[in-house]
Amino acid sequence: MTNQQALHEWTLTPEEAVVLQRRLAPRVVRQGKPDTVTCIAGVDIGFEDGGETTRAAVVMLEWPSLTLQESVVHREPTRMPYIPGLLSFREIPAALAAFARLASRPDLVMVDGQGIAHPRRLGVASHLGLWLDLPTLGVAKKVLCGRHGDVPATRGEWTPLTDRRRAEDPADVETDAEGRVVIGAMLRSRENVKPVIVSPGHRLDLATALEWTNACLGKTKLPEPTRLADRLASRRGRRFVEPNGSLL
DNA sequence: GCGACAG
DNA sequence: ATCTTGTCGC
Repeated sequence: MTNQQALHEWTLTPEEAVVLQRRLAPRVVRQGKPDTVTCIAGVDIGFEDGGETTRAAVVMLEWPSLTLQESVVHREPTRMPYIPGLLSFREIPAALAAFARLASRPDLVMVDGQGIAHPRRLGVASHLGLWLDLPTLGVAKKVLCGRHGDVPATRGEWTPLTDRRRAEDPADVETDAEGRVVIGAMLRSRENVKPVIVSPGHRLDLATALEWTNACLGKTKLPEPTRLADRLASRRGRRFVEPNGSLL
């Protein structure tokens, strides 16, 4: 099955998906910060059966204890192939289904993937935030687009990820000294380990996204919300401990 | 035209 | 993302 055919099954052609992203991107709010944070959610998607099945996981952590309050795993047939730049169309349907099963709503959502650090400023984190109407931020392990200089070696420090493209909405765009658009940050979440890419998803700015990511860092590279969602989404989450003490 | 390319 | 064991390092 070609990418073209798969997208048709989702009622969208690649071209239409791009048009939709261009239309939605201007709605993304890249400023502000969530208020009274009591619960932070982590989201990630995994696959089974060689990709036939999509597995979405959402974990709810209490702030500031970072204690697991609730978790949901949702499975459904995979309908879309992975196409760089169109990841959200492949993962969001399952993510939304998982969110629909949550007992409560989080105040902030951390997504495994890019926020506005995307060719059209609408990575999966931004897209999901727009859909859920919640503050979101993206924590990715690899760069999709943009450039950056050397990353500081000290945990918690970062260097900007920039892109020269024109701004969809010049009004709320952050730029560096050279006037290039700042779309995210290469954050050293752990010393001697490759940095993670943090970017605003929706309803918060880069500084706030970095603050919360740093605040959720434990002993590993990935912040707790994303790390736990990762374990639940991928089948290696065998050692995942539920709030009630049971295993998954 | 030739790479690059989240998960 | 996923297929996969042991192994090097803090």
